[in-house]
Amino acid sequence: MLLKERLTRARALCRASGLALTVQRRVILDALLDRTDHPTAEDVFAAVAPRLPGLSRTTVYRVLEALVRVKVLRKVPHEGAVARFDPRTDRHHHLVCTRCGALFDLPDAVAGQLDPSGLTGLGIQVSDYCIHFTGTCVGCRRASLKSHKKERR
Amino acid sequence: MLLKERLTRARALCRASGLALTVQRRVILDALLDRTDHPTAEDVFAAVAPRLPGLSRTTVYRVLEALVRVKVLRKVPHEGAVARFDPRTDRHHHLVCTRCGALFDLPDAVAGQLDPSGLTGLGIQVSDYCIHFTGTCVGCRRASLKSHKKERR
DNA sequence: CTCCGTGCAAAAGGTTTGCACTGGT
DNA sequence: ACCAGTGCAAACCTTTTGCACGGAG
Repeated sequence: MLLKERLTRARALCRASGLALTVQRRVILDALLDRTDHPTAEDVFAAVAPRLPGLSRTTVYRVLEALVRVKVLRKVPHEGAVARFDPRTDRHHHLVCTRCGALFDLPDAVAGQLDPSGLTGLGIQVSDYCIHFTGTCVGCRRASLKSHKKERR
Repeated sequence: MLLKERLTRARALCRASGLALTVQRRVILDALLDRTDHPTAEDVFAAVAPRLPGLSRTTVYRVLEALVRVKVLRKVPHEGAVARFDPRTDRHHHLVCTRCGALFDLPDAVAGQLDPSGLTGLGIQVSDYCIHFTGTCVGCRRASLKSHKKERR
Protein backbone atom coordinates (compact mmCIF):
# COMPACT_ATOMS: atom_id res chain seq x y z
CA MET A 1 0.00 0.00 0.00
CA LEU A 2 2.51 2.48 1.16
CA LEU A 3 4.71 1.33 -1.64
CA LYS A 4 2.11 2.22 -4.24
CA GLU A 5 1.71 5.66 -2.71
CA ARG A 6 5.44 6.16 -2.86
CA LEU A 7 5.49 5.17 -6.48
CA THR A 8 2.81 7.65 -7.48
CA ARG A 9 4.43 10.36 -5.38
CA ALA A 10 7.76 9.64 -7.02
CA ARG A 11 6.27 9.81 -10.49
CA ALA A 12 4.52 13.05 -9.65
CA LEU A 13 7.83 14.51 -8.48
CA CYS A 14 9.46 13.49 -11.75
CA ARG A 15 6.72 15.11 -13.79
CA ALA A 16 6.85 18.26 -11.73
CA SER A 17 10.59 18.51 -12.32
CA GLY A 18 10.27 17.90 -16.02
CA LEU A 19 11.79 14.42 -15.90
CA ALA A 20 10.35 12.23 -18.64
CA LEU A 21 8.89 8.98 -17.36
CA THR A 22 10.92 6.59 -19.45
CA VAL A 23 10.72 2.83 -19.12
CA GLN A 24 14.12 2.75 -17.46
CA ARG A 25 13.17 5.27 -14.81
CA ARG A 26 9.92 3.53 -14.07
CA VAL A 27 11.53 0.12 -13.68
CA ILE A 28 14.36 1.47 -11.55
CA LEU A 29 11.92 3.31 -9.32
CA ASP A 30 9.81 0.21 -9.09
CA ALA A 31 12.78 -1.90 -8.05
CA LEU A 32 14.12 0.63 -5.59
CA LEU A 33 11.23 2.05 -3.67
CA ASP A 34 10.58 -0.97 -1.49
CA ARG A 35 14.17 -1.76 -0.65
CA THR A 36 15.59 -1.06 2.77
CA ASP A 37 19.13 -2.19 2.10
CA HIS A 38 20.57 0.98 0.60
CA PRO A 39 21.84 -0.54 -2.65
CA THR A 40 24.77 0.67 -4.69
CA ALA A 41 24.43 1.57 -8.36
CA GLU A 42 25.71 -1.89 -9.18
CA ASP A 43 23.10 -3.50 -6.92
CA VAL A 44 20.40 -1.55 -8.69
CA PHE A 45 21.75 -2.58 -12.04
CA ALA A 46 21.75 -6.22 -11.00
CA ALA A 47 18.21 -6.00 -9.73
CA VAL A 48 16.85 -4.28 -12.81
CA ALA A 49 18.86 -5.80 -15.64
CA PRO A 50 16.82 -9.03 -15.88
CA ARG A 51 13.63 -7.06 -16.48
CA LEU A 52 15.23 -4.67 -18.89
CA PRO A 53 17.62 -6.42 -21.26
CA GLY A 54 20.04 -4.07 -22.93
CA LEU A 55 20.00 -1.67 -20.01
CA SER A 56 23.26 0.18 -19.61
CA ARG A 57 25.11 0.78 -16.35
CA THR A 58 25.56 4.34 -17.51
CA THR A 59 21.81 4.78 -17.54
CA VAL A 60 21.51 3.45 -14.02
CA TYR A 61 24.07 5.97 -12.84
CA ARG A 62 22.31 8.77 -14.67
CA VAL A 63 18.85 7.79 -13.49
CA LEU A 64 19.97 7.54 -9.89
CA GLU A 65 21.65 10.91 -10.12
CA ALA A 66 18.52 12.44 -11.61
CA LEU A 67 16.29 10.93 -8.94
CA VAL A 68 18.54 12.30 -6.22
CA ARG A 69 18.37 15.72 -7.85
CA VAL A 70 14.58 15.78 -7.74
CA LYS A 71 14.59 14.35 -4.22
CA VAL A 72 12.94 11.03 -4.93
CA LEU A 73 16.06 9.37 -3.57
CA ARG A 74 18.88 10.33 -1.28
CA LYS A 75 22.44 9.25 -1.04
CA VAL A 76 23.26 7.59 2.24
CA PRO A 77 26.09 9.01 4.32
CA HIS A 78 28.35 6.10 5.15
CA GLU A 79 32.01 5.26 5.55
CA GLY A 80 32.61 3.30 2.40
CA ALA A 81 33.91 4.35 -0.97
CA VAL A 82 30.88 3.73 -3.19
CA ALA A 83 27.64 5.66 -3.44
CA ARG A 84 24.64 4.04 -1.77
CA PHE A 85 21.06 5.09 -2.31
CA ASP A 86 18.05 5.34 -0.05
CA PRO A 87 14.47 5.47 -1.28
CA ARG A 88 13.31 6.99 1.99
CA THR A 89 13.30 10.76 2.08
CA ASP A 90 11.65 11.22 5.45
CA ARG A 91 13.94 11.84 8.38
CA HIS A 92 15.38 8.64 9.74
CA HIS A 93 18.72 7.31 10.94
CA HIS A 94 21.12 4.47 10.33
CA LEU A 95 22.90 1.78 12.25
CA VAL A 96 26.10 0.32 10.91
CA CYS A 97 26.83 -3.00 12.56
CA THR A 98 30.51 -3.18 13.42
CA ARG A 99 30.30 -6.95 13.32
CA CYS A 100 28.57 -7.76 10.03
CA GLY A 101 28.83 -4.38 8.34
CA ALA A 102 25.14 -4.21 7.48
CA LEU A 103 23.36 -0.85 7.32
CA PHE A 104 19.94 -0.65 8.97
CA ASP A 105 17.22 1.97 9.05
CA LEU A 106 16.18 3.36 12.39
CA PRO A 107 13.06 5.43 13.07
CA ASP A 108 13.50 9.11 13.80
CA ALA A 109 11.92 8.51 17.20
CA VAL A 110 15.07 6.86 18.57
CA ALA A 111 16.80 10.22 18.63
CA GLY A 112 14.34 11.99 20.86
CA GLN A 113 13.91 15.60 19.78
CA LEU A 114 17.16 17.01 18.54
CA ASP A 115 17.23 20.77 18.51
CA PRO A 116 19.61 22.42 16.04
CA SER A 117 18.89 25.96 17.26
CA GLY A 118 22.37 26.15 18.78
CA LEU A 119 23.74 25.85 15.26
CA THR A 120 21.40 28.50 13.93
CA GLY A 121 22.87 30.81 16.55
CA LEU A 122 26.29 30.21 15.01
CA GLY A 123 25.08 31.32 11.60
CA ILE A 124 24.50 27.80 10.37
CA GLN A 125 21.18 27.04 8.76
CA VAL A 126 20.34 23.38 9.27
CA SER A 127 17.92 21.88 6.79
CA ASP A 128 18.09 18.30 8.01
CA TYR A 129 20.19 15.74 9.77
CA CYS A 130 20.77 12.02 9.89
CA ILE A 131 22.36 10.14 12.75
CA HIS A 132 24.94 7.52 11.95
CA PHE A 133 25.00 4.98 14.80
CA THR A 134 27.68 2.34 15.09
CA GLY A 135 27.22 -0.75 17.19
CA THR A 136 25.98 -4.30 17.15
CA CYS A 137 22.78 -5.24 15.36
CA VAL A 138 20.17 -7.58 16.83
CA GLY A 139 21.25 -10.57 14.77
CA CYS A 140 24.91 -10.25 15.65
CA ARG A 141 24.09 -9.66 19.29
CA ARG A 142 22.08 -12.88 19.41
CA ALA A 143 24.85 -14.77 17.65
CA SER A 144 27.45 -13.58 20.12
CA LEU A 145 25.25 -14.46 23.11
CA LYS A 146 24.79 -17.94 21.73
CA SER A 147 28.52 -18.51 21.29
CA HIS A 148 29.13 -17.28 24.81
CA LYS A 149 26.72 -19.88 26.08
CA LYS A 150 28.56 -22.56 24.16
CA GLU A 151 31.88 -21.48 25.57
CA ARG A 152 30.54 -21.74 29.11
CA ARG A 153 29.46 -25.35 28.79
CA MET B 1 50.27 21.61 22.14
CA LEU B 2 47.22 19.55 21.72
CA LEU B 3 48.63 18.44 18.42
CA LYS B 4 51.78 17.15 20.09
CA GLU B 5 49.69 15.23 22.60
CA ARG B 6 47.73 13.66 19.82
CA LEU B 7 50.90 12.64 18.08
CA THR B 8 52.32 10.89 21.10
CA ARG B 9 48.98 9.28 21.84
CA ALA B 10 48.78 8.08 18.25
CA ARG B 11 52.26 6.64 18.37
CA ALA B 12 51.49 4.91 21.64
CA LEU B 13 48.40 3.36 20.07
CA CYS B 14 50.49 2.09 17.17
CA ARG B 15 53.03 0.50 19.48
CA ALA B 16 50.34 -1.05 21.60
CA SER B 17 48.80 -2.61 18.52
CA GLY B 18 52.12 -3.87 17.26
CA LEU B 19 52.30 -1.40 14.37
CA ALA B 20 55.90 -0.57 13.55
CA LEU B 21 56.64 3.14 13.54
CA THR B 22 58.00 3.48 10.05
CA VAL B 23 59.00 6.76 8.50
CA GLN B 24 55.94 6.68 6.28
CA ARG B 25 53.55 6.24 9.16
CA ARG B 26 55.17 8.95 11.18
CA VAL B 27 55.08 11.46 8.34
CA ILE B 28 51.51 10.61 7.43
CA LEU B 29 50.41 10.93 11.04
CA ASP B 30 52.26 14.19 11.30
CA ALA B 31 50.56 15.58 8.21
CA LEU B 32 47.14 14.35 9.15
CA LEU B 33 46.62 14.96 12.83
CA ASP B 34 46.12 18.70 12.62
CA ARG B 35 43.85 18.74 9.63
CA THR B 36 40.17 19.45 9.97
CA ASP B 37 39.22 19.01 6.35
CA HIS B 38 38.71 15.25 6.22
CA PRO B 39 41.13 14.53 3.39
CA THR B 40 40.88 11.66 0.93
CA ALA B 41 43.73 9.21 0.42
CA GLU B 42 44.77 11.26 -2.59
CA ASP B 43 44.80 14.46 -0.51
CA VAL B 44 47.03 12.75 2.03
CA PHE B 45 49.33 11.55 -0.68
CA ALA B 46 49.60 15.04 -2.12
CA ALA B 47 50.36 16.53 1.30
CA VAL B 48 52.98 13.97 2.20
CA ALA B 49 54.68 13.22 -1.11
CA PRO B 50 56.93 16.34 -1.11
CA ARG B 51 58.45 15.33 2.22
CA LEU B 52 58.79 11.71 1.29
CA PRO B 53 60.02 11.27 -2.27
CA GLY B 54 59.35 7.84 -3.63
CA LEU B 55 56.30 7.34 -1.46
CA SER B 56 53.75 5.10 -3.06
CA ARG B 57 50.02 5.70 -3.19
CA THR B 58 49.60 2.07 -2.21
CA THR B 59 51.42 2.77 1.04
CA VAL B 60 49.17 5.70 1.78
CA TYR B 61 46.12 3.49 1.33
CA ARG B 62 47.62 0.79 3.52
CA VAL B 63 48.79 3.16 6.23
CA LEU B 64 45.40 4.85 6.41
CA GLU B 65 43.67 1.49 6.62
CA ALA B 66 46.02 0.39 9.41
CA LEU B 67 45.51 3.60 11.35
CA VAL B 68 41.76 3.19 11.11
CA ARG B 69 42.08 -0.36 12.36
CA VAL B 70 43.93 0.74 15.48
CA LYS B 71 41.56 3.66 15.96
CA VAL B 72 44.01 6.48 15.45
CA LEU B 73 41.83 7.63 12.57
CA ARG B 74 38.23 7.18 11.54
CA LYS B 75 36.53 7.13 8.22
CA VAL B 76 34.00 9.90 7.84
CA PRO B 77 30.45 8.93 6.96
CA HIS B 78 29.48 11.06 3.98
CA GLU B 79 27.51 10.84 0.77
CA GLY B 80 30.31 10.73 -1.73
CA ALA B 81 32.05 7.83 -3.40
CA VAL B 82 35.57 8.15 -2.01
CA ALA B 83 36.89 7.37 1.45
CA ARG B 84 37.59 10.38 3.64
CA PHE B 85 39.53 10.31 6.87
CA ASP B 86 39.20 12.11 10.16
CA PRO B 87 42.03 12.41 12.70
CA ARG B 88 39.54 13.16 15.47
CA THR B 89 38.32 10.15 17.36
CA ASP B 90 36.35 11.93 20.06
CA ARG B 91 32.64 12.23 19.50
CA HIS B 92 31.78 15.09 17.20
CA HIS B 93 29.50 15.78 14.29
CA HIS B 94 29.59 17.08 10.75
CA LEU B 95 27.93 19.70 8.64
CA VAL B 96 27.79 19.29 4.89
CA CYS B 97 27.08 22.60 3.23
CA THR B 98 24.54 22.09 0.47
CA ARG B 99 25.84 25.20 -1.26
CA CYS B 100 29.62 24.74 -1.36
CA GLY B 101 29.83 21.06 -0.47
CA ALA B 102 32.39 21.58 2.30
CA LEU B 103 32.44 19.28 5.32
CA PHE B 104 32.82 20.94 8.73
CA ASP B 105 33.38 19.63 12.22
CA LEU B 106 30.84 20.47 14.86
CA PRO B 107 31.31 20.05 18.62
CA ASP B 108 29.38 17.28 20.33
CA ALA B 109 27.65 19.92 22.43
CA VAL B 110 25.41 21.02 19.54
CA ALA B 111 23.47 17.80 19.84
CA GLY B 112 22.43 18.17 23.44
CA GLN B 113 22.42 14.84 25.17
CA LEU B 114 21.32 12.08 22.88
CA ASP B 115 20.20 8.97 24.67
CA PRO B 116 20.47 5.70 22.74
CA SER B 117 18.83 3.62 25.49
CA GLY B 118 15.75 3.19 23.31
CA LEU B 119 17.94 1.28 20.89
CA THR B 120 19.45 -0.83 23.63
CA GLY B 121 15.91 -1.86 24.48
CA LEU B 122 15.53 -3.15 20.93
CA GLY B 123 18.57 -5.38 21.30
CA ILE B 124 20.89 -2.95 19.59
CA GLN B 125 24.15 -2.15 21.33
CA VAL B 126 25.23 1.36 20.38
CA SER B 127 28.93 2.08 20.72
CA ASP B 128 28.90 5.56 19.25
CA TYR B 129 27.16 7.90 16.88
CA CYS B 130 27.88 10.82 14.61
CA ILE B 131 25.32 13.30 13.37
CA HIS B 132 25.40 14.27 9.73
CA PHE B 133 23.84 17.73 9.38
CA THR B 134 23.02 19.24 6.02
CA GLY B 135 22.49 22.95 5.59
CA THR B 136 24.23 26.19 4.81
CA CYS B 137 27.59 27.02 6.30
CA VAL B 138 28.48 30.41 7.74
CA GLY B 139 30.48 31.52 4.72
CA CYS B 140 27.78 30.63 2.23
CA ARG B 141 25.11 32.18 4.40
CA ARG B 142 27.02 35.48 4.46
CA ALA B 143 27.56 35.32 0.72
CA SER B 144 23.88 34.82 0.06
CA LEU B 145 22.89 37.66 2.39
CA LYS B 146 25.28 39.96 0.56
CA SER B 147 23.88 39.11 -2.84
CA HIS B 148 20.37 39.66 -1.54
CA LYS B 149 21.39 43.14 -0.47
CA LYS B 150 22.77 43.82 -3.91
CA GLU B 151 19.58 42.65 -5.53
CA ARG B 152 17.53 45.04 -3.41
CA ARG B 153 19.45 48.14 -4.47
C1' DC C 1 9.09 17.43 -34.43
C1' DT C 2 12.21 18.46 -30.97
C1' DC C 3 15.02 17.38 -27.42
C1' DC C 4 15.86 14.71 -23.55
C1' DG C 5 17.35 10.28 -22.41
C1' DT C 6 19.71 6.18 -23.67
C1' DG C 7 23.47 2.87 -25.16
C1' DC C 8 28.08 2.07 -26.26
C1' DA C 9 32.82 2.78 -25.80
C1' DA C 10 36.36 4.88 -23.72
C1' DA C 11 38.50 7.46 -20.16
C1' DA C 12 39.08 8.95 -15.64
C1' DG C 13 39.24 8.17 -10.85
C1' DG C 14 39.72 5.31 -6.73
C1' DT C 15 41.18 1.04 -4.47
C1' DT C 16 43.17 -3.56 -4.07
C1' DT C 17 46.47 -7.29 -4.86
C1' DG C 18 50.92 -10.11 -5.90
C1' DC C 19 55.54 -10.15 -5.65
C1' DA C 20 60.17 -8.96 -4.51
C1' DC C 21 62.91 -6.13 -1.60
C1' DT C 22 64.02 -3.21 2.53
C1' DG C 23 64.13 -1.45 7.05
C1' DG C 24 62.20 -1.72 12.11
C1' DT C 25 62.45 -4.11 16.11
C1' DA D 1 67.79 -12.16 11.39
C1' DC D 2 63.04 -12.14 11.00
C1' DC D 3 58.99 -10.44 9.45
C1' DA D 4 56.06 -6.52 8.89
C1' DG D 5 55.89 -2.82 5.82
C1' DT D 6 56.96 -0.81 1.40
C1' DG D 7 57.22 0.12 -3.77
C1' DC D 8 55.96 -1.03 -8.25
C1' DA D 9 52.94 -2.72 -11.63
C1' DA D 10 48.87 -4.48 -12.80
C1' DA D 11 44.23 -5.57 -12.03
C1' DC D 12 39.84 -4.32 -10.50
C1' DC D 13 35.90 -1.64 -9.45
C1' DT D 14 33.21 2.63 -9.64
C1' DT D 15 31.92 6.73 -11.91
C1' DT D 16 32.03 10.13 -15.70
C1' DT D 17 32.08 11.77 -20.47
C1' DG D 18 31.44 12.15 -25.81
C1' DC D 19 28.88 10.91 -29.46
C1' DA D 20 25.09 9.08 -32.27
C1' DC D 21 20.56 7.23 -32.20
C1' DG D 22 15.65 6.64 -30.70
C1' DG D 23 11.48 7.51 -28.16
C1' DA D 24 8.61 10.59 -24.90
C1' DG D 25 6.11 14.71 -24.77
